[in-house]
Amino acid sequence: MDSGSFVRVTIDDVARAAGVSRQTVSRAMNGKGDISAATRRKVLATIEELDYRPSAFARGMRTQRAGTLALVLPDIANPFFPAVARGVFDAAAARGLAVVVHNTDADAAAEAEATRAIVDAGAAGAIGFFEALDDASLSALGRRVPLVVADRPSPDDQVASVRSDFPAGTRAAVEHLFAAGHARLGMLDGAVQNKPERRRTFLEVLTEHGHPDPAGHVVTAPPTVAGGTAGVRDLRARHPEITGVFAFNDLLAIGALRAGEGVAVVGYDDIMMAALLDPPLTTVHTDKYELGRTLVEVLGRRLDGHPPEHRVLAPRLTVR
Amino acid sequence: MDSGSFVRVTIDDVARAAGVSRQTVSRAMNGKGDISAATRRKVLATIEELDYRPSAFARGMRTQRAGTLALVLPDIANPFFPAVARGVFDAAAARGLAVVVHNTDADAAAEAEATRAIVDAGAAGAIGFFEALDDASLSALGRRVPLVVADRPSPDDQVASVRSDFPAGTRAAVEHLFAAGHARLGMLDGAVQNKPERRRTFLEVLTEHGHPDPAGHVVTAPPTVAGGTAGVRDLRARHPEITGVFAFNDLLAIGALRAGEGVAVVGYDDIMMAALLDPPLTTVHTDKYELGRTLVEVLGRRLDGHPPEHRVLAPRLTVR
DNA sequence: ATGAAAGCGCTAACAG
DNA sequence: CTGTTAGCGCTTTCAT
Repeated sequence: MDSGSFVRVTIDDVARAAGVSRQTVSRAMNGKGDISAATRRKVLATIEELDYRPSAFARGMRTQRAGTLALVLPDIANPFFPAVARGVFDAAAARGLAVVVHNTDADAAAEAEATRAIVDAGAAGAIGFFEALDDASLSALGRRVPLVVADRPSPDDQVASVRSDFPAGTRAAVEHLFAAGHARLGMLDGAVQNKPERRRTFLEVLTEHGHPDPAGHVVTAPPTVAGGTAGVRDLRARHPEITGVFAFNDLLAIGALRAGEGVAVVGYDDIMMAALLDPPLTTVHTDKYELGRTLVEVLGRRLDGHPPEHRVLAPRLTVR
Repeated sequence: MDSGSFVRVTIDDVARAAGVSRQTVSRAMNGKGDISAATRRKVLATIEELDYRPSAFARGMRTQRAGTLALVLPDIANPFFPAVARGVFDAAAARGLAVVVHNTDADAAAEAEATRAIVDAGAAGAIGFFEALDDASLSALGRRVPLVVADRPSPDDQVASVRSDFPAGTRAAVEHLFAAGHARLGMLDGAVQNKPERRRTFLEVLTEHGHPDPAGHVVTAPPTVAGGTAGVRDLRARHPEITGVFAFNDLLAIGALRAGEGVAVVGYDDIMMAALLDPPLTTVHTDKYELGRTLVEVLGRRLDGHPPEHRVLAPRLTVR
């Protein structure tokens, strides 16, 4: 068996073998329309027997929709995203959806190209970490495909969203530094687009504590280890009195720690590495797997005909 | 523009607008068959003008092949794979292929299901880190879809392969430990299938050095940080004289380091974390991005009609 | 060099 | 409850 060239088993073969029309076969396998239980059983048995697999192309041609979910993200090699992706994969598999990944480097042109590819492929739905694309384009995508945006406001009332509560996470981190006795703080902000919440909340909390010149205590750097090292030195050069630093993400935090400035650092994300460093990193934990899982859940409910939802996941400070 | 419900631009619309038949449009956009340069130019201009995008479904229905590449891997959250995946994504995008990721947890049933999904989807090609699937099934997949296996021997003369030279990497690591004065070594082997080379080479090198009871100095543990901690304690309980440990991968190595046994440890893979630990981890570096890129390159040559190739990438010991 | 005809495998709409 | 009819949009013959 399974030798030589392959001949496809079609819905007509099943219909013939089961002694019914192909429409009945279609109904039996898709569970649509009314069929007698006996007929359905017989058809399903025949499908099994012939090892029939419906053609995704033919089906897509009729329905204009593939059994595919698109996942748009900036960089799978950035330690934040693999955990999210895992949650997406697991939840998608549970719904029988395959996942097409589009890596964009947070580049506007790449994100736009991804939206084009998603529409062309007739994806059943899309989940996206869009960092550079404008709301209008996102909205346009949402009109063509059920869409859930991650960690970004929905561009209109048709697009669902799931986000982590950055203000809450940031507030917990900064208050923790104050509570630990650090009276003068700095922040390493990530040089990324569309992520203003952490910086904004940092400034707010500093103002509440009567900290002098909050805005002057923020430096922006690429969200990498090297960026963190350079950034913290810059910060301390300008404000030697700083003893506590809040970083936009863990990579920046790790870089800051490695700079040898002796300051206390709190990171954001809780990537795997954070717990394994010596000393380990205190950071704001976001449940990345849960984020991925929730994104698919929200998309799934949309596919099932429910209106767009907007979920907010609560981060939690992990003191190490 | 772009408001209201969407009407698809078809090949017939282009044909009509350009004043040619639809075959001519097909020929112009696919570069197949003979067309006068003037006609082609005109058709291409019309395509541009109408923003025509061929239907992937209709095309797939005729050709039984999608513009999609399947990537099968055990766990995207395992730090080894995101870097490989990035290489795959970049190289695939350069060839205009979308990537569908199948996460298997190295489970035989999941790997088999992935092969089914790949065939059903009519993927243009497949790249796989198959850990549990038998050669016969792999061979069957290779008969249906151009296939490249990663870090595993090709099951037959139709399946291409790309692998890292594990024996060379292992030898470098173990010789390094001996050269550093460690006369008694242990190994933390990963409890995974189909990856015997590292253990085998470890045993070989110990034998060459006249080390007593090589096989007795290997313990097997889950390839995780926790596995490494437990494994190294087990190793030292049985052989307190061990001062150097070779680990199947970096996660095991990190776990071994954290056990506080004070032994020298060499890891394998050089995941991002390895360089950031304090002290940093000496490990066998494999270029994961390059592996991903090469997998696509080898697949691409296969798609272009070349015979299956077998590439071996050289790892290199990174002393830290 | 171009066009006409045929059909890939499926499901929505309509009969019965 | 089940069958018939009619395409979805494209590429592959085969003519011309």
